[in-house]
Amino acid sequence: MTTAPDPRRRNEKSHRAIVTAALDLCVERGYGQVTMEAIAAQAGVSKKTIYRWWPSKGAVVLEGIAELVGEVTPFLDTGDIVADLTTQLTAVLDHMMTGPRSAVYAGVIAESHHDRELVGALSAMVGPRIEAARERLRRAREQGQLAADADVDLIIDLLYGPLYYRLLLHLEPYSPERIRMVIERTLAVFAPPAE
Amino acid sequence: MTTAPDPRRRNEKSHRAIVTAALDLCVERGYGQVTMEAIAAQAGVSKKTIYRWWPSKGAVVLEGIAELVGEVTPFLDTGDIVADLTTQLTAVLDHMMTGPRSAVYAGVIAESHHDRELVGALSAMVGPRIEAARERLRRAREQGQLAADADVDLIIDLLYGPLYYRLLLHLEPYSPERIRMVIERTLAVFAPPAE
DNA sequence: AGTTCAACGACACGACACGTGTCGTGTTTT
DNA sequence: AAAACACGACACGTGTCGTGTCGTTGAACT
Repeated sequence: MTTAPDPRRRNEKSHRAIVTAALDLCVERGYGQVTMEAIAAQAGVSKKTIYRWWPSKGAVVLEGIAELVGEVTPFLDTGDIVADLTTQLTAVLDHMMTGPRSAVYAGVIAESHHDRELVGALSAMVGPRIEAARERLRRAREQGQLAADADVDLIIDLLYGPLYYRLLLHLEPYSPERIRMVIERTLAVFAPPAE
Repeated sequence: MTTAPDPRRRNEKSHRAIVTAALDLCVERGYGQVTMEAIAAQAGVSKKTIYRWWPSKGAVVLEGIAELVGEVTPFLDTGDIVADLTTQLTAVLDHMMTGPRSAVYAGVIAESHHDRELVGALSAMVGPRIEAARERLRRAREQGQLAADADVDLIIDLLYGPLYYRLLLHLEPYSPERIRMVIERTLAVFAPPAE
């Protein structure tokens, strides 16, 4: 039962340095090779300081990820569900599944299967985004852009599933054209009946 | 450059004990908490013996997984593509994504993002199965059960993507009814044009 | 402006798992 | 019968873990 530290007295400079160092090291040598010692060294910080504020390595990296995720475009509502999904999924693809950062994101998801605490943190991050997608799709359904009986959760699985599947099984990520095709094809199944 | 050991002289009893112990420990405490020391202890075997035959912890567990995977029904061809896909995907779901074993499989996929060797081993396991699915779908297309321009690879992504997505992101796995719905809906997109 | 007090960096510690090496024993091949 | 080799037991050095101690520093209250 270590008493909780006082957030007001937290050194923001160290805070930033730690998160940045963690992310940089992940990109540089891969998540699995990153150690707390290395993060502390690179950030010019004592290990003790890291453990004071985060429970595990995964938690540190997750905070970095959360910032990256924050850059992802929030769900738009231009009235055109296909266009909005394309915008969103393309952004997700660009920010999380392409380039060196993809390894970082994949690494955290991976680590969550070893680290019980990370499961919660990850869910807290992913959950609201799924909810946002659900929301947006429901609205589209109400506006008649999808069939009245369209299964919103199923649509989400069909759209996001392949993205994560390819990321986590080391398959080539989708190109922007391909992601458009997935959206187009998937939504076609749930299109409203032609009159 | 350690010289390769002679497989003919391998102690099959130890071999079995090691793989079994590795799998049991994975189920019991989760992949991340399993150590080579623990496997050796539980199997009643020297660490040296494990390292003689496997390069890493992941490789040991992977052999166990490969056995479990071997139990999965190979792709049938009854002439009905929907029925065959249902059989196959349900088997995959049952064997790999449900019950305590799911954590083992997820753990190995996870670890592959930390362990370069595991990527190859995993690909060697998954690759042929993807190829089999591709093969089967191509045949269905030739037989007119799918549209002539159906994108076989895309179909595979749409079918397997959601399964892995839910497994790896800690979401509830599909029920058999739900997996049937995925198949039905996905194939509907690529149905041959009505005449 | 002065006092207080917790966060900080530096450093040391024991515990544990890693991968390797050595050695004597027992079994299998030749 | 002899040689070759896998085996279990055990020890080693290394690296990382998470924690503990201690003196210093700097922000928050009086």
